[in-house]
Amino acid sequence: MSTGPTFKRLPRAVREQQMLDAAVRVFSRRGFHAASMDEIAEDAGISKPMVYAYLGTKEELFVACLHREGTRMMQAIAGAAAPDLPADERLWRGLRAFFGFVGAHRDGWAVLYRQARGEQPFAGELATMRARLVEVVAGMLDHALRGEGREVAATDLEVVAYALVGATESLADWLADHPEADPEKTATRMMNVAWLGAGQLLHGVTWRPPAF
Amino acid sequence: MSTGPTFKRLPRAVREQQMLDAAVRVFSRRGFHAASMDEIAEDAGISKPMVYAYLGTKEELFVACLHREGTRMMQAIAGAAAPDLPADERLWRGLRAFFGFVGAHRDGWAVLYRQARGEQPFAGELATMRARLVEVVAGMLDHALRGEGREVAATDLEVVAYALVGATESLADWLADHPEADPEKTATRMMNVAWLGAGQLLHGVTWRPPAF
DNA sequence: GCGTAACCTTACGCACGAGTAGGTATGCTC
DNA sequence: GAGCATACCTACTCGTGCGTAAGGTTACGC
Repeated sequence: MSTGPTFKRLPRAVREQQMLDAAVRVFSRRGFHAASMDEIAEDAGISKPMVYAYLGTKEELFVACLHREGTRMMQAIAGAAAPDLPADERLWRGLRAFFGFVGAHRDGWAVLYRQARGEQPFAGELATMRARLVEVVAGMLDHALRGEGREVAATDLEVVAYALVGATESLADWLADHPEADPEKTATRMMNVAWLGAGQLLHGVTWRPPAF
Repeated sequence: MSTGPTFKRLPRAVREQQMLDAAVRVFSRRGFHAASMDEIAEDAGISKPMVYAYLGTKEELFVACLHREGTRMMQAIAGAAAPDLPADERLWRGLRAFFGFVGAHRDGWAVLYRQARGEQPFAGELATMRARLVEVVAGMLDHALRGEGREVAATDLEVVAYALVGATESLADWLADHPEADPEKTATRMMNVAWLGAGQLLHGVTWRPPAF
């Protein structure tokens, strides 16, 4: 056979990656429940029992996708936002890396966040990742605040960080739905909202509800 | 039968509300797929065919829940944020109404947002509601900007509004997960982030990426 | 008191898709 | 080139849960 049409035997590690690629594609376009293992297998160019043999049940497969995509994303962010930079520089680089990642892996983002958020077994998994991110952002805020000689209750920091992360995720959704949009520009916009808002808080400016 | 224990025949309108109540409860604690029509029927104290007769298929039932809860929420917000108030007052009242609503209907919120976001058939429905909200927020920003004699591209406004709405939803999630948290205080925190950040933008202060 | 229309039930059909049993081919080692 | 492990397949089982057919029962008009 002259050009051996590639659908020969492959080592396990390679097939596993192909399967994960297919799974991410299918999960993101169908949703967890509507996706069938048959379709994933077909998309990966393999038969169903192989998927079970390598990646386990449907839930385990989904978690595997979640982990791979999540780890890639975290690495992209961590690699960009070195901890010894000043706060605004760090935030900016982190945001840019994040939106760059989402822009480049729109379907990965879809499977990672939109699906996992609602489904009971995965919501916890996701919450853990988000919590790590919130922790980092809160740490940055705290660091910057102490640099200004100010101090704020941990809960307040956490909630503000939570809002910032939420806004960022929301813009990521927006980005995923607008293929023509520019990740870099989106990051700049987010930076504006985050840094100016947070910056005011850092300088002790706060808004208070009107007395009555 | 001395005290006829209430589980007699009831007019359609009443039963429909009972069913919707039950559906919201079950959907929110199980998720859309894991929820079974049998369980919803049982929870409503009725048999399954009645649910089908009144509210239609499972998807239609879910959409009905979505609509009822969504409408209630929109009315709560619209009723609080009168359009003739100044922008910050309006934003504050809207936020307070929103977080108050979420605090009072934590399971309704769960069914409304967390579930619908991921599931393909409902994501569109939800996106429509969110779009309306974004439109309103963007309108407020635009109004305030023009009051300052400034003008900003529609896309920029939309994206900022999107971020604000995302941050708010995120805090609502946080609130739903923290039963001891105070809606009013959460609203204040959100107002801080939103108003101070947006306020800066209104005054023409922007952040720019470092040149290199 | 009797029809009729709405309310409500039990009991089932049926499709779909997760997961598996058991068998075949291929390459690698000695 | 015998043996063995690993890659890979076709073809099934079987539970689950949506949606329904066909039949009871209560209220209300006349």
